Amino acid sequence: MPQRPRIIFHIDVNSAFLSWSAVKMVREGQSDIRLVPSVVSGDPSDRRSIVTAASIPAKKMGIKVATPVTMALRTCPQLVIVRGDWEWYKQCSEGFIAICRSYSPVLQQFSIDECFIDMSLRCKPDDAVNLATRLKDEIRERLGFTVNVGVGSNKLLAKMASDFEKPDRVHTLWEDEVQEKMWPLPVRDLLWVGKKTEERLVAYGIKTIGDLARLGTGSLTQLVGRKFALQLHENANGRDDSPVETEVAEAKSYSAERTFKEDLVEPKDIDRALFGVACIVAHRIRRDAFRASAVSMFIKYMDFSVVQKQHQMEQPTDVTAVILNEARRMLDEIWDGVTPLRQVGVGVSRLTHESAEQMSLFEDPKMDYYREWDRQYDERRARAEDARLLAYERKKHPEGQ
DNA sequence: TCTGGGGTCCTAGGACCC
DNA sequence: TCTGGGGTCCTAGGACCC
Repeated sequence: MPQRPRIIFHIDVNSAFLSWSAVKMVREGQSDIRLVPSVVSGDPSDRRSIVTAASIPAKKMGIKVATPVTMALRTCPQLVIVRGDWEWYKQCSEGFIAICRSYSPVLQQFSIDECFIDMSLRCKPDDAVNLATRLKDEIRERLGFTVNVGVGSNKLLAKMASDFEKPDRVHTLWEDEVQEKMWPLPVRDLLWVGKKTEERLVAYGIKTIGDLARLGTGSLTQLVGRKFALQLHENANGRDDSPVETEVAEAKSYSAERTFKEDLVEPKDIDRALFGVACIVAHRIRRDAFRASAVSMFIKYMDFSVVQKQHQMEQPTDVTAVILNEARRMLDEIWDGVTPLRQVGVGVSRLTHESAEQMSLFEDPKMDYYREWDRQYDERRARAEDARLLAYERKKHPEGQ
């Protein structure tokens, strides 16, 4: 019996945050920011804000995601800047995922604005483009924003295809189209080839994905290591047998970081930031019923170099004070106390769902106090969250009670 | 112009054990 | 006393993704 061909769609929202803000603004009677140079970003008066999403006209002027807003404004003084609206983005994301899921339940959400669906049991290769077009049009008509759909025989090809010409397009990249459509592209366009790998490959004379595909894995191993070399070689040849994962993987780590408006050197300012990020991380693991056995601490200097330290604890914890104390201790070890810092961060990993912490014979007598403090903190946050959601809903349905 | 925040995975070296 | 190889764990750092 011949094997059924795999048919995978990759659906990618065009300039997601920007499109989503545009939909909302258009509904409120404002002009469509998708048609002019515009970006979504953090506070534009903060010189460290960067572009989170850019409209196609903005991209045409050379404004890319992650460029500093100050720089984008220099490139384009009439640039329209809007602030992000996470509640709204979450709703848009859920709406588009739900429509995709109605085409196939074998769905893997890849990020807030991208997903894969396995259509192998839902259509034949000949109908794939029609179905993909219907999906794209349905999202546009019902939700007001456009997507690209990439159609291919595996996830890699579908994802590469969705990145072809934008917006509002369907592209195919079947295995027999790899040479024609993928090999001429610059090697940087291949998934997993970032800036550093590109530099290494280009220095070796590998400029296109085709060059990479034809290179033996031996030489490639010299350049990028064995495991990565094998993967790149497969991918450059259009091969990828990874399945569409429908299970949502549990988090393996949590972290929070804070970049200062100006580099800081004053220990009490830095400690305040450290306290803030430790609260956030600890709150998140409690919210998700985790305990962490490892705490990590990282700092970033003015030159962007990062130093980090990690420590395994004897017992898993979700107590803010314990995490904060570990972080403070490690900060003392890695920071000289005089070099200005750009950023501090705290992370936790080695997560378990252990319900009860084993009581240590030598448990800190203050532990009950710490836990009570956390409980009150979580309660305050939950109240603040509820109030925010309520205000949001009221704004959405002002005629409501 | 001067670069956010939140993740995952891989590698390499050292410690330690058999 | 010196030598080896393999396995595992831990840590630091670096690459990539959105």
